[in-house]
Amino acid sequence: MEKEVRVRFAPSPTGPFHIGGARSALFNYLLAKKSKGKLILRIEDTDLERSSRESEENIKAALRWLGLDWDEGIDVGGPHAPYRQTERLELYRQYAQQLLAAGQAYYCYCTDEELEAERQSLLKEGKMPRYMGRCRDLSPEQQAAFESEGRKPTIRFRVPEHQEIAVRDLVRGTVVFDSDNIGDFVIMKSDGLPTYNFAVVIDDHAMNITHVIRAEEHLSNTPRQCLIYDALNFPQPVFGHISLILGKDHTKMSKRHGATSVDQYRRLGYLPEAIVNFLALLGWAPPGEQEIFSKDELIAAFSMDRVAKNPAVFDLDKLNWIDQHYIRRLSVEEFYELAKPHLREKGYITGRETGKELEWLQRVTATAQEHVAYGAQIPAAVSLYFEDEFPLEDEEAKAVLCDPAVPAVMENFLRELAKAEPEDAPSVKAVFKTVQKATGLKGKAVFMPVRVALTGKQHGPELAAIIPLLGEKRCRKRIEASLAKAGVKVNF
RNA sequence: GGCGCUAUGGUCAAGAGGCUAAGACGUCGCCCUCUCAAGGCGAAAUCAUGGGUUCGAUUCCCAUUAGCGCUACCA
Repeated sequence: MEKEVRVRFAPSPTGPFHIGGARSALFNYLLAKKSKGKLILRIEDTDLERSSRESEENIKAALRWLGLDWDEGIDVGGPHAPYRQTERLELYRQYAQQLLAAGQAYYCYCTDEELEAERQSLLKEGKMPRYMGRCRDLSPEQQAAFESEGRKPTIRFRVPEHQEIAVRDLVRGTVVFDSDNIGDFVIMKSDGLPTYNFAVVIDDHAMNITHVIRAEEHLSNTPRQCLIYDALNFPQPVFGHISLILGKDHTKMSKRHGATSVDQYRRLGYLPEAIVNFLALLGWAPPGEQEIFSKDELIAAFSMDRVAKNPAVFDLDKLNWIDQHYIRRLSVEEFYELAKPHLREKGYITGRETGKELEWLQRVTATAQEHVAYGAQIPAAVSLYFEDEFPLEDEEAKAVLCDPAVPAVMENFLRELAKAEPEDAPSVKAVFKTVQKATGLKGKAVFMPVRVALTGKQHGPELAAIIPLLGEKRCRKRIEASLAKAGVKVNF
């Protein structure tokens, strides 16, 4: 029987959930689903200083929002619980003791100052700063002496000399390291908590992880982990180190590149399907030319051997394009739900509208659906329906209203408008036809003044769409006000 | 500094010894159109450099360069 594929996503809850983390989670998710395996969510919270429950909640909320659910782990439980590293300390201690007993690890009593001094002197000699093994062969008497000074030891792993360490990597092939470049590293901190490199091995083994798919920044740490697998006689999983996501300036994505956390994109009104689609295409290429993928299509098409080795720059333009695509697929109601928080923030709505009012709001927002890339752009796209007071955009706009034909256009337009009270685009067009006939003017000479008078701007959505939504009354008021602003006198 | 990873248009990228070097985003142009978008059509734009290997290299090897990562009692 084929061994079940078991992958994990193991974030540290130390801040906002980064878009890069989301991609790691996504690739793990896709691999799990593709191979009908399991995805485990484990929380690596051994850094007490930086970890927080709030951040853990953030991660879970973001994963759920993206639709990346997990089979075992935090919240959902499973046969290998608990899934939070700070709740598994006994396990790490046992294995640390085992290594200690076997002489594969030892207590180190060096202080920060001593280590720093060693580092500096090595640096001065032009050598690589690494732990030189000062406490490697301490006698029991020496240990006792340090203990009586009140020093709290760490436990270091005894790195074997002259050993070649080969990491089997699904995306990079086999990468070889030399153990001589690795100093004896800490596996248990003086506060009794394990370090990342230690805990990750213990847990991945305990949880029967078969594939470790994670960001490339961990590749250089992997030989350390391999050493621990070997020392403990654990079989090694297959690794897959996916490249980093870079900002526009080709450095690692950070705050100054704009939004970097999943939550920021959620708040900006991006759709989770779009983020997933975009992230999948960042560092993975489908065999064909398809760009838009539903989650099921991604699962069907995904494979690790089409994961790119090179880092990818986060392209906001493309995300916007993809998001726009998904936005267009929304129903009127769904799109209105997306718009709601943004409209409320602008003070355009209370969010509690019902009946006719709600219907009108839905029609208004629907006009923006083809034109926005994400939710936060909606208010600007519909502001003209909410703001009756507006300035004339510029001198050019004003000039449009000062054309000698304008009074006649407006008189005719308002008369026909009152007569027809158009409810839809065709009837508005009929109104314009009549006005054109009556004034003997071409389309543009009629449309432009009306547009400027109605919105203050020379650009905007189709007038045939705007006018029925504004209604005859508001149209009249706006036209009168705009003409006054331009200093044009008309007697209606 | 050491070790490691990476290198095709502005960006995501296909390619896996011989191709007019796909496709997408973006950009530009044209069409549509009251305008702006959207949409349709089209265009410009790429194999980092230097050595090998080979009849032939974007593709394989080696150097250089550049970017990134690791080198923590962070993950």
